[in-house]
Amino acid sequence: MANGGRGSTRERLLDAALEVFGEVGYTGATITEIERRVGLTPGTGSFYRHFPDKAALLQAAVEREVTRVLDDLRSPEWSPASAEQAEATDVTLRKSFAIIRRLDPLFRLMTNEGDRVPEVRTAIEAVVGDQQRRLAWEDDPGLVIGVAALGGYHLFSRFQGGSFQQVPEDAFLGALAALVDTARHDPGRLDRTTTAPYRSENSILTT
Amino acid sequence: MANGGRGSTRERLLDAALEVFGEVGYTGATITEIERRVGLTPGTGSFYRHFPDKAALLQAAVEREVTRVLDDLRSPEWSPASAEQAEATDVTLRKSFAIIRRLDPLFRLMTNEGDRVPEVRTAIEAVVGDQQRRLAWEDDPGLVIGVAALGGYHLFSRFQGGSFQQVPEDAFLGALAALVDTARHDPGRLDRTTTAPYRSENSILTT
DNA sequence: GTCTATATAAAGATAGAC
DNA sequence: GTCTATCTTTATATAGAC
Repeated sequence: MANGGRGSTRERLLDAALEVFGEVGYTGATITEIERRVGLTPGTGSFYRHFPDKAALLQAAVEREVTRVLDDLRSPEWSPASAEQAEATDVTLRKSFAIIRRLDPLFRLMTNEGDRVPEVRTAIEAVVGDQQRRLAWEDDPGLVIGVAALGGYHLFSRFQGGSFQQVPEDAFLGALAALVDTARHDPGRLDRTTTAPYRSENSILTT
Repeated sequence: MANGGRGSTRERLLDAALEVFGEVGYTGATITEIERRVGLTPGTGSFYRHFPDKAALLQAAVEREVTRVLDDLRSPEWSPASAEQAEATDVTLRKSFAIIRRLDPLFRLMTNEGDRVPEVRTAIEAVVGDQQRRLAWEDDPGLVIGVAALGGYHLFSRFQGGSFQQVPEDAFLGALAALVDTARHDPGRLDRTTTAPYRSENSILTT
C-alpha cells in the first residue's frame, strides 16, 4: 500500500499517483490500480470522492511534489554554500547528486509525460531553474561537466539495474571530484586541444 | 506520415511504433494513432492485417531496432579503435556521444516501459552489454566518467528542450575531452582526495 | 468515506465486402 | 491490402445505499 497506509486517503492517493505515473505514465496508469495501492477496493470508483478526475490527481501530485522539493532544497543539507562559505568540490558534488536523486520522481514523470502534460514540464522548470542559475558554464565549466557526469551515472545506473558499470557510488564521486577540482583550479586546462592518441597502460586489450 | 510514406506498410508500422511508443509509452499509444501516422484510415483496424496484436508490434519494433543498432555499431564510424590503432580522446568521446544518440529511441522505450515489458530491457542489455565490456572502471576511469558526462548532457538537454545549460555541444565535448585526457595521462590524479574549498575566480557571486 | 451497481467512452480486435 | 461495420474489453466516471 502506498505510504504504508499512513496519512489521509487523499495524501496516500497523491503518493500512489507519483509512483504509478512515474512507473507507467499517465495514460498507462489506471484509477483501479491507484485505488488498489492505497487500500481502496479496486474498481469501485472510491477515488472520485477525493478528486474530480484523473487529470486533477496528476496536477495535485505534481504540485505537491514540486512544493516539497523546493522546500527540501532550502535546507542546509542540500543548498549550495554561499559565496562567503566556499566548500570543497566533493561536498558540492555530493549535494548535487542528492538533488538529482531527489528529483528522480519528477524526472520520470517528465520522461513519461514530457510534452503531453505541459504542467509537468512547467513544474520541473520551476525547480530546476533555480539550480540552473547557480551553474553557469562561463563561471565554472568543470562543475557543469561534473553535474552532467552525475546525471549520466544516475541515468545509466537506472538502466543497468545496479550501479553504472559496477562502479560504486563513492568511487565514482571521489574520482569525479578530483577531476573537477583539476578543472576548477586550472581553468586553462579545459581549453587545451587534445592531440595525442591515447593508449591505456593497463587495459587488457593492450598487448 | 512515419517514414515519409516510403517502405512497405509493415515497415512503416514499425517506424511509427518506435516513434509513438517512445513518445507516449506502450499503453499510451493507440492503434488508431499508429494507423493514422502510416497513412491508414484511423480506427479501421487495418493494422491487424500486418500484426496479430499490439504486443507483437512492440516486440517486432524492438527487435528490428536492436538489430539495426548492432549493425550500425559495427561500422567504422561508430566502433572504437582496436588496441593497435589508438585514437585521441576527443574522437573516442565523439563516437560515444553518437552511440548514445543512436540509442535514444531505445532509451525512451526503456524509460517508458522499463520493467513492464521485459523484452525491452533484455534487448537494450544486448546492445549496451557489448559496449560495456570495452569500458571498465579499472582500466580507464577517466573514460567512464566521460561517458557518464555525455549521458548526463544528453539527458538534461532533452529535459531543457535545448542544450544543457546552453552549452554548445562542441564546447562541452572539447572541454570534456581535455579533462578526460588529464585523467588518462595522469591516473594518480583521480586518487587524490579533494581538500581545499573552492572559490570561483570569475563567478558573479564572488565579491 | 467506502462500496454496489451501472452508465459512457475509448481502445483492442474480428468478420466480411471490395 | 484496405475499408465498413461491429463485437468485446477495459477504463473513466456517476448515482445511490450503507
